[in-house]
Amino acid sequence: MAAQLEQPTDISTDVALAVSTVIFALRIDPKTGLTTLWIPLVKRIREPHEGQWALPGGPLHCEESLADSAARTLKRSTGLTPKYLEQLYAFGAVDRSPGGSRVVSVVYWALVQSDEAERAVSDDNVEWHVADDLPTLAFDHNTIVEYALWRLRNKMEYSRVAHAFLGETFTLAQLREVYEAVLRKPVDPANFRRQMLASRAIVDTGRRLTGTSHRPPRLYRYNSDFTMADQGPLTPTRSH
Amino acid sequence: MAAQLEQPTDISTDVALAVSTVIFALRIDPKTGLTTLWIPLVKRIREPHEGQWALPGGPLHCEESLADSAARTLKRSTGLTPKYLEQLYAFGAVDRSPGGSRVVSVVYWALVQSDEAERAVSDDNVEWHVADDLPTLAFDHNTIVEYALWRLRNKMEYSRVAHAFLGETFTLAQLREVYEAVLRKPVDPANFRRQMLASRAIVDTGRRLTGTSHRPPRLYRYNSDFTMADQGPLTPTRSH
DNA sequence: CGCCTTAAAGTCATGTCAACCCTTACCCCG
DNA sequence: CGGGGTAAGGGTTGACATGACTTTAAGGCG
Repeated sequence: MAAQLEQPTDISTDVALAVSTVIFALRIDPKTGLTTLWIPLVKRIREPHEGQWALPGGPLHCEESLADSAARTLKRSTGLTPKYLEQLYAFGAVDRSPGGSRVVSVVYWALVQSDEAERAVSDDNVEWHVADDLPTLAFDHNTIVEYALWRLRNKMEYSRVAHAFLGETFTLAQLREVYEAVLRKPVDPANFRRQMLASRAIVDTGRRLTGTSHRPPRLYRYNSDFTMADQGPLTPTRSH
Repeated sequence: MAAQLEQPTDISTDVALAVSTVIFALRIDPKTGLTTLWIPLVKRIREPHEGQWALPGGPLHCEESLADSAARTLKRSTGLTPKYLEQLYAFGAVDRSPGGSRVVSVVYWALVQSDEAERAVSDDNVEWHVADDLPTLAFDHNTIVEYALWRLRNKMEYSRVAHAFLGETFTLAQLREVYEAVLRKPVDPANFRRQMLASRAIVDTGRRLTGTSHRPPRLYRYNSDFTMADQGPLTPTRSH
């Protein structure tokens, strides 16, 4: 027999089976000398895991897509509006939520800009934490964070994820700082410049950042007609 | 307020919201001169999309994990037992299933060996199709296939996915054939050998494949203490 | 035994990339 | 107004990866 694929008739929710979206939001703080990754956590105000910290999350509504749900939930619980949102993974172990209820969580991964982060959290139940040094979280959220960080660090080089952390325009030094925070190691400025320009991911605006106590760096912006897709492992850079 | 994260109380399935798993299974056929990728499709026997071809799939049961559900569903609808199973993506657009029902599908991506494939399909409603040339499928399954193939081809080089297609031991020529089928282009045997051996992903068994009409090739097997994780962009190959 | 086929190993040119040099530009401060 | 500090931004080198090609090994078969 063929599959009874996606037919609501025979899946009449015999037991509670819920779908929720969970958001792993990232922010970079350029203030502290060592740039580090920060993520917002929410304190649970009811069972299960009352009082423990958890990633922002909430139930999926019927009239919204997964991505919409993630954006809405993040906004509601932390006030943040992500600039970048991407699906990470669906977690669906049977026992990941205690108490016999079954929850499948689709985890999204969001990036927010530093300035945005300032005006967001105003609640005692929301707090920023350093991504690499978290307390024990509710549910399987520690596992989720671990996986998210691993993916982030592996994906860095062939995506423009880093750009989402910054504003419309930025200097190469700022962009490089983001890379260094994510990769947790210094990056050579000269080589970094070459790579970024060669990849055509960014474009010179012609303007410069003034007001510094040194030579004013150029301001760049994202290349609008540049998608991650043509950034495969084989970049045919036949530029001449 | 903090998120009402994953609490079954306030998500009491107001409207039908179901979770299903969908499997994109792949097989390589070494018979035909040009090795090609084949995937099993299932003909739908009821609405919606009755009579159309679709990827194998079915509702998630409450007492099974997502991966278990995918494996079980594939087995039930096609008879196949995958050697490799990995989550691909969760599809959750509001209108992806017609008729007002809301279905979130977690798509898994499975690889099966050629010999296994033989004894599987025995049903008129199950058929193997060439992955790059499919009919119009039910739901958004064409989109799913497109995405799956894109991911497969991009992931090839830094994962051992290809190995799953083959048996316990294999020759380099066999392994290369798999790569060529996936990448759709010829691969230089000599360079391929060098890469594979340098990556330490495979190990020489010491034995050779006899019975050929030419020089007997060495038999290799997977390197058990080799995970994709240490294959990151920074491979510290300080071997001396 | 010679011929065919394919495996397996070696050679060489080219490209890529990190590490490190350097010069240049600009602001600040005296 | 001129010197010093700082970072931009470009150049060079050497290690290493990669691609194209050549050479040798090993077996089957007529």
